[in-house]
Amino acid sequence: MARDKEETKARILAAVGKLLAEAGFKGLGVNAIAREAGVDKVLIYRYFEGLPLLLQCFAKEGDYWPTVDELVGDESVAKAETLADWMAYLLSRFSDNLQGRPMTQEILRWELLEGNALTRELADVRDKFDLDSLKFLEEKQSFPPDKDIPAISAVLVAGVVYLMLRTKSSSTFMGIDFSSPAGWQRIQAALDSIVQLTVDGDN
Amino acid sequence: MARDKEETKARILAAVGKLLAEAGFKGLGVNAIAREAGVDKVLIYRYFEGLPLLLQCFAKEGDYWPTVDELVGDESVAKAETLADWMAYLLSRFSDNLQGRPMTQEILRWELLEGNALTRELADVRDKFDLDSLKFLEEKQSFPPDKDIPAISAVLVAGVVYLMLRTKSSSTFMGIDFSSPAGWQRIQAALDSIVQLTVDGDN
DNA sequence: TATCATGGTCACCGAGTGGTGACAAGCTGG
DNA sequence: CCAGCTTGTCACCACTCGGTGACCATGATA
Repeated sequence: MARDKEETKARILAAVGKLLAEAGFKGLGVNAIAREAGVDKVLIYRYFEGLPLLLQCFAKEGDYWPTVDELVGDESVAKAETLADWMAYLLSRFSDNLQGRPMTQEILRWELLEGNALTRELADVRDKFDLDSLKFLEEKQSFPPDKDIPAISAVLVAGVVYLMLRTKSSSTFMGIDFSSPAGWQRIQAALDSIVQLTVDGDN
Repeated sequence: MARDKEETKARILAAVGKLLAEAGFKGLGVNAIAREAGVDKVLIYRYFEGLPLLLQCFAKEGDYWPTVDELVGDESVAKAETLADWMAYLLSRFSDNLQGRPMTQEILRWELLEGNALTRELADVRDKFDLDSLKFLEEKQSFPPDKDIPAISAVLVAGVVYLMLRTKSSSTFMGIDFSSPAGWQRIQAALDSIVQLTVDGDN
């Protein structure tokens, strides 16, 4: 072949990404990766010392999570004032962002059913993002002491993630049809009203 | 062996259940099932015509979802009055019920990443349960026209399910520790307040 | 030109998978 | 008693998996 170690390593890493995005983490093995990369699998062992370290290397390379800043974008555009406004805004942006990251979705699926060393590492990154988001919110407006904002956020984020993962394979949930944008708009509206009524209320 | 066809079939089905509950659907193959059942795998083909039909048969046999009635239990005990009360009550019972059904959790995981024929069939049953729950609620009190109760329910149920599945492997989410009951209590409280403020409010 | 590390190819191993054909053990009816 | 059916056992197939050792090809260096 090209006799270029770095390029070969890059091709292997790229193959991991492609397979992960297209076929999911199932069947993500040495053979499949080598086949996809057009490379002999022995090179995987030579350059990465096996699959676990290859995946770890892959995990460190890509950015599978947005930063909070990236999510918020231009703050002046957000025109959010209250804490509820900011939460709704963040949730909405988070949802949109996740929708455009098939690989991240795949990783989320992965985390859900494998206590892998890789997934644990990725989960740490994700956890930091979650906490950053909460910190960002609290800086905007300190949390009301009578409400458990982290718990509320956890439920809503979890809901968004589950719906996202689920509706990829089966398009209906609780009688809502997610094959058309209308379904997601209903969810979006529900999230908005939940956040507004739950976070902004004064009881 | 015992030379009893029905008993053998029962043992095979039982093995499926045991493997599914203990090891998950990964590695749920003909060989593993036969090994677990202490039966030659050829009998699986003879009696069930292969793995897909075996799983389908398994799916039809067990009750992996509670009925709404089962979930509600003795209605007089519930002392729920408003629609919000009923929703919170159902959510709470749903959460508890799901926690005690490892096999159902496994099926939920399965649905999440395999467009299997089996999972699709199971998903139908689940969908019917969801709709039944909504119908039950609507009979208690018709939905306020200005709120999308199904969408709100979808988000909350999805959140519960995701947290349930996720915290089996990694015990922390959004800074909340789910290894102790305290974490779940926070979620429970968050659900209650969300439902009360979102559903019962009058705007 | 001869040496030698580097990058790449190929053949192979053991184990495990889904799937099948041939055959033995046991019961039932004639 | 024997024929025939059912139930169960065993050996085998082709295939894929992760993993390894031996070898070839190239290019730089002495």
